[in-house]
Amino acid sequence: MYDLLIGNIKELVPLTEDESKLIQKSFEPVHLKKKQFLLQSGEYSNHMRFISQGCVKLYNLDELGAEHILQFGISGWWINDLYAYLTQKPATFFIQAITQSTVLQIHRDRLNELFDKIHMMDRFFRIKTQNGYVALQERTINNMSQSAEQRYLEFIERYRDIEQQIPQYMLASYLGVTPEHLSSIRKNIRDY
Amino acid sequence: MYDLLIGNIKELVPLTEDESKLIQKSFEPVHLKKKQFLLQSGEYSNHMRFISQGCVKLYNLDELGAEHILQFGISGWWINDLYAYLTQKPATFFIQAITQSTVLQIHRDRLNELFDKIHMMDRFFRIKTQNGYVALQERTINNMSQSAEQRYLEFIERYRDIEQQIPQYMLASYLGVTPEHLSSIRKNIRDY
DNA sequence: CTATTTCATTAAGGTATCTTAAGAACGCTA
DNA sequence: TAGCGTTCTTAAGATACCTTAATGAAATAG
Repeated sequence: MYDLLIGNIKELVPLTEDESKLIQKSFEPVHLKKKQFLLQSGEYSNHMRFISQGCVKLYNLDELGAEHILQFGISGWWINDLYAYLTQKPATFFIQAITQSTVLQIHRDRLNELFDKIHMMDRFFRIKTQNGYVALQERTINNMSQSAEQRYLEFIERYRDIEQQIPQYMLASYLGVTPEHLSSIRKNIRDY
Repeated sequence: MYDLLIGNIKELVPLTEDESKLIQKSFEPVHLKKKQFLLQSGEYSNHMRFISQGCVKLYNLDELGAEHILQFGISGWWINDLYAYLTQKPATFFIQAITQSTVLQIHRDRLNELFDKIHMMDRFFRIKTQNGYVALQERTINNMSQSAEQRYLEFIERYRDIEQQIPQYMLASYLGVTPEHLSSIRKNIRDY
């Protein structure tokens, strides 16, 4: 269970055997049933979270109560309400399991200890966040310059593994369209 | 000129006098006239860039040649085609001065040297990128859940200093609407 | 195995935003 | 100060996407 985590870190930075063990000891596993919450709006997000197994969603609710999915997370991804984590303010997002999932999480205090003890942990999260930033930038550009149909086609090509774990209306929410509209987009594609 | 840069870093992490000097020596100033390019699509982005004075825009062109502004940068902000910088692939974005500007830039090789010499530089860019990520996430959510009018109102409230340095059609591009539509939004607001 | 909930589809009418085109205001520069 | 490029506005018609509502299919619970 921890191999995926340590492997994920070692992909980007070198770690000694001792460091790996120290990191491993700092994370605790959390098991989630389908639809169970890892974080709810209003709660404090005191952990960084790595998805070991399963599929979760990060979303918020607007004034009208409509759900907007900001991110999906599957095995090997990090997920959090980063703003709430960093500022220690109440979360504005929900993190909920879409399928039964296992998450490895580390408390902020433990992680900050790691940052001080292991220079490479600062670097790992720097690089990881940079990569996340770049991906989000690309999504922003795509949202600005592409039609819903183009965004849909790009998503299913790029994230086929995610598409297969989630219902279609959640994908619609992520893409920023109504389920009805996504359905009609798919119909158009079928009809060439 | 360098005070703003060093101050910007020291806001987030501590630096010794020696470290500050080393950092300062690693950056070089670039002066830009209005409309001059700091980076063009197809070029390599080998520098991290800090805006010391003025106002610049980061944008790309879609297949139809339409311009989409991803980010503005003013005095005290960092700006880059981060994907191109990190992957060392040709840039897909342009960075262009909106007003006469001064930029302090550091070559990737120098910056990587700093990362190895100064642990706090890794931390600084980790935190900086985390903050940028959070801001971009919020923008993404806003784009998904708010009308163009709401996004406009939020922008001018939050970034009054930027709004005053840029023409309205660039703000329209940033907000993801046509200049005509932004104009009509402003008219509606005027008429209450 | 049936009942119930969840999810996907279809269609009609409505709204936000775009496209195109034209003209007006502004600010440089000759 | 005249002229020219840049920016902003207005308006009409087009389009993408939404809302609502109803139906059917699939998954899940009892």
